[in-house]
Amino acid sequence: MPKKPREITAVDVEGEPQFLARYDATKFDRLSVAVDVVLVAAFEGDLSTLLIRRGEHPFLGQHALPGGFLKKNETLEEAATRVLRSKANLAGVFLEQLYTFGEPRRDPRTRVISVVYYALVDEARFRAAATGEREVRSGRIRVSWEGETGGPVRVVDEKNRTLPLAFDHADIVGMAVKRLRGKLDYAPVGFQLMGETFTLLELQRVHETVLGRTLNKDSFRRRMLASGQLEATGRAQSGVDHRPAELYRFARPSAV
Amino acid sequence: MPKKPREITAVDVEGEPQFLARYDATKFDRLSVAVDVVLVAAFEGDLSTLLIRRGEHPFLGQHALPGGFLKKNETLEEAATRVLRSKANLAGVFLEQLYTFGEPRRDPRTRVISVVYYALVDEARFRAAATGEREVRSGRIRVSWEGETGGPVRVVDEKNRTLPLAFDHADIVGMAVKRLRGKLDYAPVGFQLMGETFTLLELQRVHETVLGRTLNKDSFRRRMLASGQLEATGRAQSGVDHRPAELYRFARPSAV
DNA sequence: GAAATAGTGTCTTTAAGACAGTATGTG
DNA sequence: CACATACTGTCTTAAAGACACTATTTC
Repeated sequence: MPKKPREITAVDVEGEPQFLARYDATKFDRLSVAVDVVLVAAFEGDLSTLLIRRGEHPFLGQHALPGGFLKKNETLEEAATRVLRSKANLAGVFLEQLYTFGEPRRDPRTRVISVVYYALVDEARFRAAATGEREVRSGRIRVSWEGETGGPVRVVDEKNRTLPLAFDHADIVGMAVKRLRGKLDYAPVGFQLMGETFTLLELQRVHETVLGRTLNKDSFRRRMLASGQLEATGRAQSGVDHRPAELYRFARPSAV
Repeated sequence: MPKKPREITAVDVEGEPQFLARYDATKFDRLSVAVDVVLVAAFEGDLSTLLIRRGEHPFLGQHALPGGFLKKNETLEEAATRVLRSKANLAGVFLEQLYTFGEPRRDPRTRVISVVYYALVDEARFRAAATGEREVRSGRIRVSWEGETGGPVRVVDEKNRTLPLAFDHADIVGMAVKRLRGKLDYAPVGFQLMGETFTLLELQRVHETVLGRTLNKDSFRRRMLASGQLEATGRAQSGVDHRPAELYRFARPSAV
């Protein structure tokens, strides 16, 4: 359905500064924009994520991802950083945009668009974050699908009881797992889940936890060493009752 | 910074329906949310995208991606579909969310969050879409980086003149190219860029256009045939001055 | 039959998996 | 010295690249 050519109006001969001064931002629908964060760690064979027990309606008493409403003058990433700092007391962690969720009825209060980020931390930082406030807790992610199929996931507490998730947050965590699995193959994302130094077997266990399947030790070893992303520290494990393994660290390619 | 346990207030004993009835949506900042679409096709060795010449401030006369503001009761994907239909007269095309852009100053009018989708079509549908309205035109994408590095791209017209892009749309198109390159390896996304039937060499040329590099013919052929995503039609090309190639179609795995 | 691309067969190269065997810590 | 895991070397298998050769159409 082709439109007629626009007619020349007063607006066309007006300059851009004049136009902007006249602009009325209320002429289109305005909505609430939230930024939520899926904070993920991998340890003890499980992926874990940080949840906040809701003290308010809606979904009172259920668990939700840490999040907050976007403020007028902050970027999306700044909002995600602010959420991590205020809800999990974390700073300087790997953070990347995941997806934007916008079903009209996903929040029963009002229309809320949620831009979701995911963040990756090692076990120590995750545990420190999860033991802060009373409402904050750690949930273990149970994935019922394989590979990069995708779909919602279940989250359980330390006694394996299902934690009901508020809003569409089960879908969101599921998408974070899917993304993480997909990235692991070609991006050095696994290192974000490790502490400062680690052995090759520890790195392999984390990869296996993320992927939800076992990996071949020989080829994992070869692949990692050939990738050039690992740097031997020259130091070795201690306190293990077998031959100690060499400790490696992530070789940063100069930039962060 | 641990918080004190919440005190029991009137809100806690109130039921969820009562809470929702009392809820005041204006207590957080509300913003404009736009949905933009990067419509991509691959032909004549170039990736092309659909642009709209802006007839209004800001960026009057420059070119922008087709887009529109999200309406109160439509999903993000519905908005993208609406944009494609109204600006490009297209329906039923492959559509997927790309990324959400939210720099505070990306739109000089007011704070606008843009949820961007990308859509893939074959040459015929693209050309039909690009010759509709006068303001609509096709731009050829010039990528100056390799692989999945990413970054903004340049877009030129049919006479190879640079088309200046409005807002942060050069970054957005760049991200669409990056995503497309990444997906090509493991998702049957290349078929979206083909017509109903096609030869293996035509498919290879499209892959090469997307990736920006040449591919090995033998191994491309083997890989495609082994993937199980191709279905021989039994028919062959006609009107070519050499041995005609077999025509294939995309084998749908039952569902769309 | 010349030109041009389609399609086949096979050799080489490279990466992954399998597995045997040696190395080196702790108890 | 027993045990457990680290690490090394080599064989097999599968996929990708290279390349020679045959097939089939139009002009």
